[in-house]
Parts: sequence; C-alpha cells; structure tokens
Amino acid sequence: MQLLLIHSDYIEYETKKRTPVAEEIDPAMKSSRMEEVLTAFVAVESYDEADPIATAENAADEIRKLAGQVKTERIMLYPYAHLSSELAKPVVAVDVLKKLEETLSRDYEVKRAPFGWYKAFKVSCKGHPLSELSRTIRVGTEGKGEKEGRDEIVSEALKSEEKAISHWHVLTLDGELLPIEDFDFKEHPILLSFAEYETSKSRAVDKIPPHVELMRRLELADYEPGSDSGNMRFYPKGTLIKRLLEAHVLDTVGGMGAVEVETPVMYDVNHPTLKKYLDRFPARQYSIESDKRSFFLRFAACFGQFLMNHDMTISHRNLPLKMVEMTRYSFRREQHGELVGLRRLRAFTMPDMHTLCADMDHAIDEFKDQYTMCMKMLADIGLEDDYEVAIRFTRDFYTENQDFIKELVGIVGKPALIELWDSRFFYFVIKFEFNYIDALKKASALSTVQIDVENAERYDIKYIDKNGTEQRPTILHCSPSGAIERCIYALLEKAHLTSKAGGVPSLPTWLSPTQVRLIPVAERHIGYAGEVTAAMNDIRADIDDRDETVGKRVRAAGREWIPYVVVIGDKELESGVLSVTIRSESRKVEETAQELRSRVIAEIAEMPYRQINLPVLLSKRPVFFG
RNA sequence: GCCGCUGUGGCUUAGCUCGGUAAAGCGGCUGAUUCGUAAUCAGCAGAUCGUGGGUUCGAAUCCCACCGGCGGCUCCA
Repeated sequence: MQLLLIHSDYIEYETKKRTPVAEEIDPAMKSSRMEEVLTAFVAVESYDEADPIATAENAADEIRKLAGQVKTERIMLYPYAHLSSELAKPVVAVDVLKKLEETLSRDYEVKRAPFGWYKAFKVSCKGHPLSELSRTIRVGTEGKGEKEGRDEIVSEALKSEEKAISHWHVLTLDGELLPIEDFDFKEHPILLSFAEYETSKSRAVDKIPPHVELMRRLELADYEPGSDSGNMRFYPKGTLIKRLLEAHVLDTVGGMGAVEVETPVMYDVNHPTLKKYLDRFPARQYSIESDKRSFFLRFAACFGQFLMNHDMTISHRNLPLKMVEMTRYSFRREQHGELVGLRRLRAFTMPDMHTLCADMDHAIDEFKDQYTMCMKMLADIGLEDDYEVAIRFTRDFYTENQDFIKELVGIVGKPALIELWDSRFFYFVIKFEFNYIDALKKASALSTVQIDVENAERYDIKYIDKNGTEQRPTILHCSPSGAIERCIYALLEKAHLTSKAGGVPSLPTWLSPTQVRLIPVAERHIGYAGEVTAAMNDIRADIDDRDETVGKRVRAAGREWIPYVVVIGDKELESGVLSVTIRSESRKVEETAQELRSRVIAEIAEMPYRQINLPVLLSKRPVFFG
C-alpha cells in the first residue's frame, strides 16, 4: 500500500462521474469537506492481497502515529490510484479502505471518499515539516519504505499458539501420567534439561555453540554472508555427509513403501486452500513478488504433496499411500535471534513424508511403525541414546487412546515429556518428536510424526472404499530424521561432549568424509599408497602426499577425525602388511589392505556409500577454511 | 524483533584506553629436507582494519548510522 499523508487546513471533494470499478455509495458520500484534517491518499496494491487485514492494521498504525504528531482529530481517507502502478483488485481495495475506516473510527472522526469515481477536489497543505509524508506499507517483507519490522505475515496458528495453554506432564514407564512437578528427575537429568527448556524455567548459559567452530574447522559448512542469515554454504565434505544422510533416509522410507516425488518450492499466497493452511501452520514465511503475483516459499513439502493427492485417483487398495520428498530447501523465516549455526536455519533440507491412511485406527498403527522406524533412524545416524521424547496431544485424543500413548513410552523404554492441550490449535491431534539436547542444554526436534485430521478435507483428498464410496483419509506427516543439517549439528555437538568427557571425538564411519588416510613416509612410497587406494576403491581412502613430516600429517589426520590412519614406509612396501591406527580404540593393528577394506565395509554394513568428494591426493586439494 | 557484547590478511589474534608508516602465529606459495605415528628449516606473497558517513592536518583507534556474528529475551512446526 502506498500512503501520501497531508496535514491540511481543509480538504473537499465532489464526485463527478463513475468509472467501471465504482463502488455504490449513498448520497452523503457524494461530496464532503473536512477542516483541520489529516488527508490520507491511499493506493492499495497487489502485494496487499496477501493479507488485506494486516495491511489495513499496519496502515492504521502509521496514520495514528502521524495524527498524534500533528495533533489532529480528523482523518480523510482518499483513494488515489495514481500512487502505484501495481494496483490491487478493486474488490480488495474497497475492503481494505473500509477496514481502515472502521479501525480508525474508534479513535478519530473519519470520512472516506468513494472508490472508483472521478472527483474534483481541493486540498490545502499546511506546509510545516511534518505536513507532507509518504509511506509504503508492506506486509511480509522488510526494509521497504520507512516501515520496518512488525509488518510480517504472522499466521493465525502462530497467534493462537501464543494463546494455547499447555499442561506439562511426564509419562512414566509404568504408564503413569504425572504432573511435571511430581516426577522425580533424579535418574533422568537430560529429560529434566529438556523439560526445563520446554517450559522455559531456566536457560542461563553463556558459551559459543561448539558445533559452529567444528563445522568450519572440519570444512563441512559455513555462513554465507552473501545470502540471508540462516542460509549456509556447504563445502565438499559437508555436502558428502548431507548426501549420505539424505540417501539413508530415502532408502529407509523407500523400504517401507514410500515413493519419492518432487514439488515446487514456491506457492501462490492467494491460492484459497494454501491460504487456509498457512493459517494453521505456525511459521513465518519468506515472501517473494513476481510480476503481479505474490508467492511464499514452502516451509515443508505438505503443499505440493497434498495438491498432488487432490488430483489423484486413490483406491482403498492403495492405502497406506506414502509419498516422500527430500526438500531442498524448506524455508522458514525464523527470527534473527534464534538462528545459530546448523541448529536453526532459514533454508534447510528436510525429508517430508506423508501417509494416507484409511481411518484413525490405521493411522495409529502406521504411527507406531513410523515411531519405531524413527528410533532406528536416529540410531543409524549415530544418536542412539542421545534424544529425549516429547509426545503432544489434545485431551480428547488422550481420553480415547490412552493405551496407545502408553505403548509409545514402552517402545522407547524411557519416560517422555508430555504436552497436553485442552483444545486443538493445530491441524494435528497428536505428534511426537525426538529431541536432541546439546551441551548448552538447548533442545532441538529431530524425528517427528503427526496425525493430521484437517488437511484431507481442506485439500479435498479422497479415496474410494470397498463399497465404491468416497472417504477422507487420515494423514500422517513424518520427518524420519528431522532436518538433515540439524542431524549434523547433533553429531558435532555429541562429538564435542565426548571430547570434553575425555573421549575421542568422531563421526560414524559411514559418514566420515575420509574413512582411511594413507600417509606415505617418503616420496618413494606414494606409488605404493596409490596401489593401496586402488585396492580399496569402494571405500573412501585418500593419500596425504604433502611434503611434511609424518608426525605432522598424523596430527592433521587426527584433527580431521579420520577413523583409520595408515602410515606406509619401506616395511609395508616389503611385507604388504599395513600398520593401521584405529581412532575409536586408540590402538594399532597390522592388517593387509584387503582386511582393512573388509573391516570398513563390514562397519558401514547397511548404510549408503558414496565415493570421496575431493581429490585423493591431499596436495591437489584447495583449502576451504583456515 | 528487542537488549547486551563483538567484527583487524584465508584462519586465530595483538594494536584501540591516550589518533601519527598495521604486528605475529597458523595456513598458502617457493626452496631445502625424504623423514616411521599429535606441529622440520629458510624465504616470499597476502589487509580498501565489516560498510557508509562525521570529527581531525591526520582515524583500525574518537562519534553516528547500517550490516554480519555471539549471548540473553521471545519462540520452536
């Protein structure tokens, strides 16, 4: 919206002739005059269609501010199309103007000139410094015009979340639902940290997150100053780790019947179905303007998959129907203060799977399966005992499904934090998350599954049952690993904790960018090292052929957390037996190249493999960081 | 978004209080060295001191604004 504000001695107008978009008016509006008045010329623009109400509210705030400064009690709203070349549809414009009039009428004497008429007018400007001002009102974008902050899209869900009342409990292994203050946390210190974090009791910490330093030192990822905050760059080693994690998630859900799809990253804010969904999802969006349409960037794959489901013909024989997408990226415009390293990003990679189930009973069965699958997923990633469970649901759902919920605690074998809502604020009736708690006692959700009881209806998704009649499926949302970047964050934080406790920090072998490092003692051993890597071409082996002492190169391999380090000299050249240092056990073994290769292959067993993502010779590698 | 702290070669930092030719280590490059499990020696290159304004004869240093980062608050699908 464009505003031109004139502090006037008087404004008067007289309607002359209607245009094709003219609104119907009563005789009183045909001509008018106000004195000692703030005249507001208004052009409602196409961008404002994304959120007419917020636009009107923001504009009203701006007008109030100036009215206060120039100490006037009267306001004339005057539609003035010529302030913009990107006008809104007339219907929307009239709505916004009426809303603006209504809002301001509470505190001021307000008149509104009719929309869509040719009018003769006279205005007298007072001419003092504040008497002429223009303002651009933009909802959902920042830094345009003089308005900053507070004019972002805040969805209804985000607003209702502020009002939602949570009841906190712990569900014990005995199936007891205890109020949080009655639970004895003595045996469960991390669950206590998690509970405190969630309920915001204490969070006194003043350290830099360890993973931020590690992600750079290990040349995995870094901030990208050329982009928006929270949009990271990934170096080759970080990219490799990401691809491996992604592959493992896709393989796992593929194994349980999910089919992989791809959907667009941006959607029209004015699409009626999407608009309603936005209002039920508590996240802030990036919005972008293209020609005259406004789009938002997706924060998950729900939109694309549901729109696809809507157009599909689905039989009960196809259920449960699973579709998955590795969203590169999901975008969420998090508040600045919440962004840290790889923990919380504005652009992130997340596996997003949706399962259409025949009804709630089937959904509950599937939920259980996926819950178990998520446990295995985190164990595979290397976070087996490193998460706490949160289960959140509505009171109604609990009443009807107590046994099911108790079973979940039994499966994971430890008490869970429970959040209970009196009524349903979101699209789901139950969700769980597995949360990683880091050294700074901050909690981050990884795996999650939710049972959605709203979107089948909203997107008009249906299947045909045995009797040939249409039914609404119940939909599960599942992210088996949570955001991929966040998994890397958790692994780095975990390694840091290990190191602080006196252990050897490391990544799981299947995720290590280099699995075997060969260190030729002298130049004449490089050729043989090359033969050894050739014999190990299905694991990631590389050669530190730099002209440095053995000691220095061994140290470098240690700083890279490489699981197996081999020094190759005359002895190995003659015997064909290698001296292998096993990082995790801090000991040396004598093995042939084939034995070492088999050891690594056995260790990464069912996990995905990709070839090394840098030159095998370290002398050929550029330095990405430090 | 708000409050506080912070920003100096690729990296880590010194210099800033009290304005006067930007210093070191690591890394990189070149050469020597061909070395047996956590840092070999020598030399060289590399900095519009976050950006933009201001004060001053003179600004990395003082002032203002903005932009990143970190911590806290808020919040977390």
